[in-house]
Parts: sequence; C-alpha cells; structure tokens
Amino acid sequence: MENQLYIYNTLDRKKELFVPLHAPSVGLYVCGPTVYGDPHLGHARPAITFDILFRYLTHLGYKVRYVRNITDVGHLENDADEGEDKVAKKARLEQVEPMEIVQYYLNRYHKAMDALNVLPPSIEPHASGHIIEQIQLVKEILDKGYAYESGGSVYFNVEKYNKDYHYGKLSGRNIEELLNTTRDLDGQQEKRKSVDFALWKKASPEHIMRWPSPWSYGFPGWHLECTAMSKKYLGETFDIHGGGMDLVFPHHECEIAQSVASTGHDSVRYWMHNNMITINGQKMGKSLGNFITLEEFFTGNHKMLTQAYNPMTIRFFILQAQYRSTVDFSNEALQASEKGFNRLMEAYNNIENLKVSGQSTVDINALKAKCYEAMNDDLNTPMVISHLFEAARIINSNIAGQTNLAQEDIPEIESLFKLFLFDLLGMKDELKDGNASYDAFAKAIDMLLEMRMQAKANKDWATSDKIRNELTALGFEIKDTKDGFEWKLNK
RNA sequence: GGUACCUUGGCCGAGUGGUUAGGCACCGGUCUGCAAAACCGUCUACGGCGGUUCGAAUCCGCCAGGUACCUCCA
Repeated sequence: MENQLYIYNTLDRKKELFVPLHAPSVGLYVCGPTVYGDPHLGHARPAITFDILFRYLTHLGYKVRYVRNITDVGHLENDADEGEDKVAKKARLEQVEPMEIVQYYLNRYHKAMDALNVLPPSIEPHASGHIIEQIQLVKEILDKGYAYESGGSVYFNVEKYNKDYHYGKLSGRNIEELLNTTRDLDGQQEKRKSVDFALWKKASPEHIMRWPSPWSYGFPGWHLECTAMSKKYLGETFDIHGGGMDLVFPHHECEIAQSVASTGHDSVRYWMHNNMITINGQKMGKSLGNFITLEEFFTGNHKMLTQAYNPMTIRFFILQAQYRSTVDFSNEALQASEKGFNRLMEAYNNIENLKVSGQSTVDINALKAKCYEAMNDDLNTPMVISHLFEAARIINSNIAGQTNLAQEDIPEIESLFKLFLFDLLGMKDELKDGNASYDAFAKAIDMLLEMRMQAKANKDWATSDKIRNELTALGFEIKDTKDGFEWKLNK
C-alpha cells in the first residue's frame, strides 16, 4: 500500500506498478543532448523530469544507476568552402575540431543543468567513446542475420526482423504503412527498403568525424549508441528507459529492434516519455527555429521575453505540469510560476515564526500522505505542488492567528517542505544556498530595517519611507509585520 | 495521406462516473501612518452534437479545431 510507485509505460500506454528487476538496484537510461548547440527550454524538460524520477527512486531506497548519454558523433561536416580561405583551412588549427565544439556545448549544458539544480547522472557516457561497443553490436546484428552490408555501410533489415519479432510495438506503427509513407532520402539507393535504417555509415569525404570499422571508415548509425551504452552499463535487460516523446519513433523503436535482434529479447521494461514544451502551441525545437536557450531565459536577453527568469522559476514552471502533458510557454505563465514559487519560499521561511496554539486544527501527516500519493501516481508533481500550497496556507494562516498548530506540527511542516519541495522536487533558495556571505548580508539589511523601525517609532515617515523606497529600488521587498518587519530580495 | 495524442474558467494547469484541485490575475473585506504581504470571502469551466447511466469534464459515437511523429530533433 505504502509507496507503490506507478509509472506510465509507453509500451502498453497505461500506468503500471514499478517493480525493479533486481531490487534494490534500478537501472535508468535517458537520452541526453546532442551537443552541437546551446541547451534550450526543451532540453530542460527531460532533464528535470528524470531528475525527479532519479531523486524519488533514490528516496524510496533504491540504488539507482542513472545513465544519460552525450551524443557527440553527429554528422558534422566541414563547412562549405567560401573560396577565400582555402589555404587557411589546410592549417589544422584553423579547421573545426569537432571535439572542441562538443566540449564547448557540453560545458554550457552542464552549467545550465547545474543552474536548474539537475543532479548529475551516475554515468554520462559519450557516444564517441563507445565506438568499439557500437561496432561490436553491429557485428552481432549481422551475425544474427538482421543486417546487411551495402557499399561500406551496414543497414538493419527491418522486414526480416518484423517477420520474427514486431517492429512498431512501441510507436504503434506497422511496416506496410511505413513503406508507403517514408520519403526518399540520401543513401536510399544503398538500402533494400526505405524502412531500413543505418547501423554504420561510410563517411563521405566531407565527414570529419570517422572511425575505422570492418566495413569502412565511417560513423555509427543514429540509433546505435543508446543500445550499445545502455547494454554496457545497465545490462541486457534493465528497468527504465526515458526520453522525449519525439524520440518514440524512430529512435526508440530502432533501439528496441537493435536490442532484440542482437540478444533475442527485449532490454527495456518501462519506457517513459516526457511531452514537449510548446511556444504558441507549437513544439519548441531546433528545426523550427522557435526555441529560447536557457541562458536567454536566465538573462532575459530574447525578444520574446519581457524579463529575466531565474533558473528555479523555470524548474518550477516545468514541474507545475505533469511530465506527459505539453506545457505552453508564455511570459504570463512564467510570471505566475515565479510568484507562486516565491509564495512557497516565503511560507517556508516563515516556519520559524509559527506559533503553538493549543489544539491542532490541521493534519500535516495527511498532507504528507497526499504528497506521496501524488508522486506515486506517475510523478504527479503539480498535485504535490498544490499540497505544498495548502501547507503554505496553513503556515500563513497560523501566523495571521487563524489556524491552531500543536508543537509537533511544526517540525512536520518543516520536514514536509524539506522532503518534497527541496529534496524531491529539487527546488532551492538561490539566495541562501551555497552563499557563505549570506549571513553578513542579511544582518546588514536587518540593521537598516531596524533603523527604519526607529524612524517609524518617531513618526519620521520621511526617513522610514526613504529606507523602504531605496531598498525597494534595489530589488528588495519590505513588509511590515505586527512584531517588526520581513524582507526578501526579488532577483 | 498514415499513426498517436490533445481541446478545462482571463492565463497556466490538476482531475478517468457522484465530493473545493492548485497557482497567477480580478473583485470585496480585515490589517496598515501610507504601502506591501498575509488572511477571509466572491466570481468566471469543462470544443460542438448525440448516446450509455439514477448521475459524465470523466465512458461510447459523430463533427469541428489543434499538436506530435512518419526526416536530425528533448
């Protein structure tokens, strides 16, 4: 009964009780970023979604090995020559060094994830570091007869595979329909059927990322890395594979085919997919050119943004929707999230001001149970948040003298926030956390406000308002309370 | 064209048959030197049409609109 986690499995499109294969260990694999561009809001969704899962599974007592890959074997080609600088291009240092680009964007990705308080995964394998494993996997699939070589490239034989197994079990597609709808693409002539997909591709002269293989100097196919690396680090069968919904087909379908073709059985037990972030109702994505990078959110430096948003606002905004729903970006929605989160933080900071007042009129344990219930229901973070707002209302109304709390309620409220808001939802107080000089800073503000209290006592409204107005101009919000004052810094 | 999914009040978003989601915004009240915040209260809903049911936002059908995937994409 207690803490039975149900997760929605894309394989059968319903919520299932999560039972690990080898409790207490849990293997979790999530498709990570392709590091050829700045991370945008869309990248934050799966990172945060599976961060919540990682945190919750860990909290439930599982020992989670969380693997999130880095795709760095993209099809990078030399820039088209501009005519002028062909000589320069011959100098090695003047050429694009793919790993330099990878490193640059990977650093930026990590920085953004850190800002969003996304915990680092247990292993972050690079596709480029697992070429040997990928070549081995191609060999295995060839040996089993589900692939063929053609012109130095190797393709997966989807039709043959589909006779023995089921190609399309995840995405609900069938092969006839695919044969009719797949468009003509490069390399089509090498493939026997349009549905076949590349396991290994021979590099054309412009391709600068290339590795030796039994078939050609080339590079691994698009779907290979996840199959090879999940197998290496999590085993032939593991618990959960996650990623964005846009990866269901073809990427994850092909992963299944590759695993099954090489080992004869399924590798993934639960497939989880987060939905997209939309902008004006449309998917935010690189190909549509309608994305806003995380850095632009943090700085406010984008024409569609009316202000800067701190990373915790972005995180809270994402968590206010269930991960399988689309969430539509707008300044209005983000501002609502910002205010809502501030409300929770203020309530939390007010826990120290709670007053014991006889017979308790609230049931904190029931609230905690509801939070667990929501988490167990396929990570229903918006429900958890709504229960935390209920806790915030309890705190505020106690301070306003309208709700009675018993002594034992107070540590329970505090632990409710610590567990759900901070540990599991991964929110943090950006001003205080990791800020060694916060105490001195806070005392200086307190001192100013005490001077203001003195001025108020003397009915010196000019001085009192001057202090308040100038602090307000600096971004502080000053509140007078019955016993004194409260302040916070709006970032 | 095929497949899957979606359509909740001013905005964002929960909710899978009967009980208030929640946040933001708005309005009224309390408090306040003025404010701010907080508290209390009020108000806007379930795309359309049919059906099942004692009862549907929730199940079924049709219609309308939208999105995603089918091509690298979180």
